[in-house]
Amino acid sequence: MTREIEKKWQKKWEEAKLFQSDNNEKEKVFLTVAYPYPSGAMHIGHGRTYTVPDVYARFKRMQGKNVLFPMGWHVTGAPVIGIASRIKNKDPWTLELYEKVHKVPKEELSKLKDPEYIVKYFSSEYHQVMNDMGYSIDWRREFKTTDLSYQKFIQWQLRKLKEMGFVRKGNHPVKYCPSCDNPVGDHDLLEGEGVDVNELTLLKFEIDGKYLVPATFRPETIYGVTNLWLNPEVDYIEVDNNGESWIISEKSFYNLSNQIKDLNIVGKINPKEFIGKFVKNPITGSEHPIFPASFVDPDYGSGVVFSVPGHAPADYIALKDLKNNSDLLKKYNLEEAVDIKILNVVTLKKYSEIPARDVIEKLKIKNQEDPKLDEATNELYKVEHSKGIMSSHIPNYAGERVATARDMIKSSMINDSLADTMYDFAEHPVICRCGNRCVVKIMDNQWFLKYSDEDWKEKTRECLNQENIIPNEVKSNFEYYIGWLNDWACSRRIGLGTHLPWDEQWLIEPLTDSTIYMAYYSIANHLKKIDLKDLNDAFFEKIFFNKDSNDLKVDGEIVDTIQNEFSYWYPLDWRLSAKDLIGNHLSFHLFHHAAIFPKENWPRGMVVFGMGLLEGNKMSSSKGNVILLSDAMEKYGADVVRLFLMASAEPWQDFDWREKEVIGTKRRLDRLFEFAKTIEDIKGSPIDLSNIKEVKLSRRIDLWMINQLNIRIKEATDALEGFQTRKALQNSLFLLKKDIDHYMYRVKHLLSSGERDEAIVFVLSMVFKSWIRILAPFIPHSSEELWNSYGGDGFVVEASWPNGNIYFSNDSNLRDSTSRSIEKDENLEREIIEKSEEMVQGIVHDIEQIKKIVAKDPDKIHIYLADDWKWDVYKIAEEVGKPDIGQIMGRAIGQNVHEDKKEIADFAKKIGREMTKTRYIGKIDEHEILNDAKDFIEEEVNTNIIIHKDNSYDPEDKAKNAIPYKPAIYME
RNA sequence: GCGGGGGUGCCCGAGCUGGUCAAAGGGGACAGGCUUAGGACCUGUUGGCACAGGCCUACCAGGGUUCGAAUCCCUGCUCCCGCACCA
Repeated sequence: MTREIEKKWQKKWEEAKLFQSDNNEKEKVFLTVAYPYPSGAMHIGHGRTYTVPDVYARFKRMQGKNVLFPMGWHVTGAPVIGIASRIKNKDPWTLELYEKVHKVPKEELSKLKDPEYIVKYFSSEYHQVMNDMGYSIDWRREFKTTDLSYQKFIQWQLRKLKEMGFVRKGNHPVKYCPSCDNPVGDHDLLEGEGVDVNELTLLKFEIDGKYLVPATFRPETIYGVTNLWLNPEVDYIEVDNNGESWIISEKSFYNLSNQIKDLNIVGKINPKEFIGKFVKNPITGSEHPIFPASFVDPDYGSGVVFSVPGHAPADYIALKDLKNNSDLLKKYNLEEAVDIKILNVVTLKKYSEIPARDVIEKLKIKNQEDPKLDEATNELYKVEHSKGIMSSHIPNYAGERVATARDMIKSSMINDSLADTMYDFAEHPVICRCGNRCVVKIMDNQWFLKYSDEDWKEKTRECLNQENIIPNEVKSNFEYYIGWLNDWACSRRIGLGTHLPWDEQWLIEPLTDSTIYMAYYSIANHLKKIDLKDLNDAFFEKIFFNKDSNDLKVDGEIVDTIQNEFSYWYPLDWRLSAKDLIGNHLSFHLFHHAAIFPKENWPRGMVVFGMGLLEGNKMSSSKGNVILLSDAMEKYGADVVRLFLMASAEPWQDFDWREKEVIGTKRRLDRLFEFAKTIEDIKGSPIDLSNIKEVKLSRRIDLWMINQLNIRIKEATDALEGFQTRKALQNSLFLLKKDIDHYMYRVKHLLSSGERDEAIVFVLSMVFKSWIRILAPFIPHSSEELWNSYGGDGFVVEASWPNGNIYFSNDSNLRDSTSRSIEKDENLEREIIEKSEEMVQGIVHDIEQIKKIVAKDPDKIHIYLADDWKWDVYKIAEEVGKPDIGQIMGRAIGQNVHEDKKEIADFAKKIGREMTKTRYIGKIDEHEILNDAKDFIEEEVNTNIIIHKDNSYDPEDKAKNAIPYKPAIYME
């Protein structure tokens, strides 16, 4: 197999328009895979993602289905904007990434400074690579999410949702760069990647008509405040917050001013003047002194901290340090004030009244500078949050769980204007690529999709429940996410995309514009021919809901054609996507379908993918740890890459690209070609797959081979129905190959005669003809080449999928030849054929083993078969169903199967043990079976064998050892 | 923390509607064949002990259900993944 041959077939498929699917009278299968965001080159991880649907599509086509497998490009969103600007600014890391990892040619590289060009460049590269991989895509339906007709579709979708009341307006915090004047994503950051935005509560402590506003995660500890901390070495300011006077650190203003409208600086404040003064607790009304502390970070929160030494290890140790610092105490005249009582708020099992002290002592923390202080804080925070109970002396909240009390206290304080909310990064600093510090900005007038809406959630759950989810385990994941999803900010300031139709300053966010695009595929080819201005809401309502309207601009006949096409393909049968998208993309997909479409058009199934590893390590483009799909194909060819990706793991498992195993895969593929030559050698003339000469089969081993073929076909078919590509290949390639090897081994003594054995030629030809077809979805190019070379009819792509009933349901051949001993039941026939071969193999194996043990070559080998009464006992044992020897014996004696009770007892013991290891299928003609294979057995053990019908010659009394399916052996 | 999924032989990995499981398949290792040699390919071995087709120990650890458990139940230990404005 060469790339040229692969290209040859790709071209022929295209010319024959094999993958262009239109509605017709056939049963349809519509499957989509997440359309790619083309911001880089396609690597082997992507290869797996897109090969799975292709394999399934090809499989279903061979089963006679009309399959639609389309592809589009999800180019909306912000990442390419960042990439483009980095290329423009000649950011060395980005340039190297695109040159070395994505292998963009030099002359193209500089053009990538245009985000539109990036998506254009990579989507056409994707297109090319997908063709090279042999994907059976209907390219007439290709589109980009920035296409104007797609934008019309998305605007219709959003208007529809708004009409249904699923859209609202609100505020939302985002990572933001004040210098770029834009929200920033993780990929836009120099520092602080993955840092969370936390919500903090600002608590207002009054002093002289102004407020100190410490920020906290734990508003419930307001009951345990003993003092406030200010950093005397830091600049503080007074700001006016809509009439209220707040004192905050100067540095925190940078962040806070992005969150509070009209926050104005009034003037500077000297923190030293506040040390030693008292503030008023907004809840308890107590007076708390203000103490100096160097640990207070002016960048974090508001630069003011309140102190809860009972429950915050940092506060506890800071207070202790202060008490020991007589210079400082003297300087601020705090000797008296520092003598405060530590308060308890939360009760915890296994902890004292002052849990902060317990933790400090447990970890042996000496002072504020101790690095273990963070660990102490985290530990106590977690324990109190999950296990803590508000102590009995806390008014209103006594006995309440901390987690609950926290929310209650917070909202009640905010209600009473005693508190406010702010956001800050969990870690500092967060630096934009432009070099400036980022802040958390509250975007107002943001638009939300109300995923919190209970009715909507309920409908979505209903949608989920009627779907096939593969693998089934992730269904509970979906249930969780549907419950957990909150309102989603669906509009953006930056990126490529569609404008919100009713508020043009916003772009529709890319997770929102990719929820029902499968519906778009079904009509995409038609829309290309329609005038944009005619794509109004009336049009989409007609197409998707068959709703007539006077506003329809498109010609009625054309509309009907499109409408028919949509109703033919919808609902979507399968949606494939990666498992990290369950929480957003895939859940949104459910939400939107549930909201917009009637039940009969809800999606039918989802398949969720695992990740890709490269030699055991996580694949990552940005770290350069990838192999490009084009390179892999160059080296091994598309079929080998496909075969490896499909064989090494099931789609939902993580797969590992290991060079050594890829090479092994290549060898296996080569053997398929060698197999054809083997058949021709035996046949002595070329194979003609459309003209296989039928032969009546009488040897059991020939039937066995056909039976195995049937088994493998059935297993592979079942596996493919459930997207188990690995299991399918395990059967259709590896295990079938093993069976063929076994068969060849079994018949080799028949071939040595030099005379052509027509039965063998027939069996092998049948195997070959099926084999090519069941592998065709995986290795379409090789299969096509073989099919074509050996006289197959038409394209193998269009050949029928083998049904796994060869010679068993339609043909009388088998029954004629074996009717002497075999009942009519078809399954039984199969079982007997399998059992026969097992017996033959068992005999050979046992003889070999005994020979080894005895260490001498016998002249003759006698084989004795189980007496009829033993079969009777076996049958009784089977009826008893468990190795209850007493019962088996009792019944056997009761039925008087044999006169010698001692022998029955011995045998019952034996069969009790044996029956758990053997499959009982009733009495079979052992003599005939062994006779059929006599020449093989003799050749194998290199000794003459005598199969006895009666036991008249039995000098060493071995015949008694015979068990059904397991004859006794005597070596003479 | 919340939620989900795992722990199988040297490694990866099937099995997990209980018995045909010393446990598929691949990789590796070892031995043999082929070959001028290497590679490739083919065959065999790859838990221990037996030496008339057998026995013992084994599927994270401990306990339970059962005539019988890698498979079912409980407990513990441990690993991985997702948690939002990002595709």
